Amino acid sequence: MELSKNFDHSAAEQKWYQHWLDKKYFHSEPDDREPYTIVIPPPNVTGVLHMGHCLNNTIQDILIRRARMQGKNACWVPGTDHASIATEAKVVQMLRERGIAKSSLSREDFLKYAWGWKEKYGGIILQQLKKMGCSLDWERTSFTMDPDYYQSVISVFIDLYNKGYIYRGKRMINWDVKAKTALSDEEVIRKETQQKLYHLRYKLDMPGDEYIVIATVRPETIMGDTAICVHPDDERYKHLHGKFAFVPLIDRRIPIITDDYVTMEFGTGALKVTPAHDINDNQLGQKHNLDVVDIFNEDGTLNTEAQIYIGEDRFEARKKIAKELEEKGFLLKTEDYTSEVGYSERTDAVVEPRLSLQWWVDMKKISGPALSAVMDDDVKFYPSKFKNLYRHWMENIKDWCISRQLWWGHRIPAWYDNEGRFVVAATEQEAKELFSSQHGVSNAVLKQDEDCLDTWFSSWLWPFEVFKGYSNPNNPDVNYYYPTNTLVTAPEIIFFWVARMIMAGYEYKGQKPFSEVYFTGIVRDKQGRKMSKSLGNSPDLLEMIDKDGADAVRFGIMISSPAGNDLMWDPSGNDQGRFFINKMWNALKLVKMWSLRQAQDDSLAANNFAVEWFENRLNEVRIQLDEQFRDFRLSESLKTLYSLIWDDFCSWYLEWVKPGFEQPIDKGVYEKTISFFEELMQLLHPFLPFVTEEIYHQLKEQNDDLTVKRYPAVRTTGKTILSDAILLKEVITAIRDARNKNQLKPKDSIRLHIQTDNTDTYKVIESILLKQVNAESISYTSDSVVNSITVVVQKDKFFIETTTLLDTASQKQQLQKDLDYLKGFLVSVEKKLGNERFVQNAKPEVIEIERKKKTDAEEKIKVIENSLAAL
RNA sequence: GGGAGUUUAGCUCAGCUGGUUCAGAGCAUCUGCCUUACAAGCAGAGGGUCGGCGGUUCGAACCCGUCAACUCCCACCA
Repeated sequence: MELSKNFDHSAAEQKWYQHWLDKKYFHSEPDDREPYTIVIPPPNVTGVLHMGHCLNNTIQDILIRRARMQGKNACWVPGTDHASIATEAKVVQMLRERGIAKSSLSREDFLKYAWGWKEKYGGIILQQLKKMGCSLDWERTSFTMDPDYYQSVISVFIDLYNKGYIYRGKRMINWDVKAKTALSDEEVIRKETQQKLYHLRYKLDMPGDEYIVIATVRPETIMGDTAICVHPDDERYKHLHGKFAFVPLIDRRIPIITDDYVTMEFGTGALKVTPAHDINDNQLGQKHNLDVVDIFNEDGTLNTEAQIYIGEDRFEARKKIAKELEEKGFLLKTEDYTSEVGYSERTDAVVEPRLSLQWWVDMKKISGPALSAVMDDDVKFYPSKFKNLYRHWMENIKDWCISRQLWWGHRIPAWYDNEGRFVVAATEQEAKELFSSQHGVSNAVLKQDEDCLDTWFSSWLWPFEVFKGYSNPNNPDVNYYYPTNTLVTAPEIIFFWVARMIMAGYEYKGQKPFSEVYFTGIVRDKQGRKMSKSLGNSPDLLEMIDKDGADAVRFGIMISSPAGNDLMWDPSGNDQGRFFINKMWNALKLVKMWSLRQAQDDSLAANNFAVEWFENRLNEVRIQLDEQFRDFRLSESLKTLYSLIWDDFCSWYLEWVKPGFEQPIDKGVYEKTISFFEELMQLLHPFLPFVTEEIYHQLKEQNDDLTVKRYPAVRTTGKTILSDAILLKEVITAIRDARNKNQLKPKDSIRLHIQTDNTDTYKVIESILLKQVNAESISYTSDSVVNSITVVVQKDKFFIETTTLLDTASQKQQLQKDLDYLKGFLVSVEKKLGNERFVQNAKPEVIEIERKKKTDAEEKIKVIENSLAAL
């Protein structure tokens, strides 16, 4: 069958992915092989593939495919996360577009819509991963709200509650006024924001017309003020200690208190205290026993407590109240002021600190083993710089707010009676029984908590619950696959997810969830901006795969992906990938041409050197790849393979063994070449799975597939042949360069005379050399050859004899340049060796190297000087 | 405010234990080639004060100090 001119990526992708699936190559069952397990960081069910996923999953696929080809039992578990806030927001929006308000629906009806939505769109991202070639075990696909998974989340909640690690408490939380839910600290993004600092006069409750001036960025919260606070040592305000002032516009009488929390230098040194709407003020309020006046509704509008501007949005109210304060003479001045303001990660609404009753996990109770595991490298971080970050967070860990005022998610298993008493139980029946035993009320009317759990409260169980390690403890799967091997994830979620998985792993399995964590970089565009939907700088991955092929896209992202650093993604990487694929395809065409001809004899003799060299070179690279993989230097591995295939195999090896035009090739060389090509495809397969599988099958009739072909054992490498090959390449390049500089056309034939002590080596590589520099003959000489071009490589001299006219001037120039360089070099080496302290202190082998450098340089100088004299 | 990281060729980055001719690779640039696998290619070439300064050392891109620029994370200054 005739080979197509180019590699047809679309056909190959479809054909091979289906074939791999049909053969169940990606499916794993426990057996007696060593397992290698990765659990995917579950993307949001609402998600579509973006560049971050592309990077992340390509890396995982490379690791899992390599492990599979190393003969390990590789298992990569796919799945999705229910992503409570993000998904609920999408469903609410979808309903709104259909003219349905969430508030008009019952919880059950809303969840029906949500599940319907999930069924329809939830699998999209997994399908997209298939397009990328990801070798996931699809039979193991998990979802954080699968029935068993759901039950496990609930049980974990109950268990932690019973251990006293979960409590319910009224605290200041981060409130998202758009989503109308609490947020954990990690879900708040702080951004520098331009603000105004308003200086307001509060009239003092004293005879006369005295005022105290406070500074605030939130004039709309003055109706919630219950005190003014100054520093106890502040001389300006000493006379006001224990006095009272009136809140402007509403005339509430509030005390002036003192606390060293206040910074005297900031603003006016006087602070309005609003315990309901500021975390610090709240603490002050508790300390000083202040009233709490909450003036906001849950959507961020003002409520009746505010007395004025009722029903107005907080920012509208700010504008209006500022105006009114100004008109009534309370506003002394405003200053521009920049500070960090918290925004909701999901809705981008300005987060409102709000006092509310929420569920919390007491993190100090479970963080201990997780901290030491990472510090002791039991869980190893790559790159290790993230250890510090992790330690700092873990040592200062705060309690985790886990309740969310949402319907989509795991509903909190707490049950309340009318008086607000509650029990924690999985079902209503169990709750009733518990309630009767705890509160002595039988058959109480109980109502379940309306709220759901934070998404991460389910995904922190992921590494074992995908194997049903909690719902069905000690089942064969979890015993075999857990702890998993490698987690590949973005550093952004080190606290959200990685840290908590480690905690859950120790708490519920008594073991770490994974041995290594590889943090990928953040994908940025050429201008260094993070790729994001809102910026619109993230390319459409599927479109790219369609156009360039999955292999090219994988190449593009991996070639620019140093371990642990952010990567500037550039679409030209895809081009490089395409060119590379094309190169391999052409190499395939070349060897296929050979196969069409009848092989004549089976001696390897003529090409013995090339074959033996490449065998050793391959082996050398294999060892190198092992080292690179050990440190997750994957982009380096890809570069190594790129250069091995393009330079060593295509540019050198194939040229060396290539028969003359319409000449047959030795059978032995042909077979060796095919097997080298196969091995190259095998090494490259984890990176570019489709094209390598296709070429593997095109090379010859195969009974197996590359995807599951085991790597051969690493052999020992011959050093001599490797250095001989380096010499040969150097000689070829030098002679070609000389030809170029002397304007010899490629077709102009030359006669080559070699002057060397090392004739034996040259005899071996002679035939290759002859062919590669287009020489009609090679001979050995002990004298200079007149009227020739002289080239010096290492200690050997090459005289190029030609019928064309020679430009001796440029030759002289070139030789002179080399000579100058060498002389300079020699001086530096001699200086070094002349330095007594160097000779005394340096290691003997280093001194030996320097001595050799010196004699080599001297010899070479002599050779060049002779050549110059001969010209 | 605290912490981490980065700075090497025009661009993106390697350079692992201080010592091979160590100043590298890819891309881009330049020169010459439509050579019978490949012009998406082949054969070559040029290009850098390793952010600045100081120190340690026989020897520094690498270790130490310091300054500068950029990036990220954490933290309650209204």
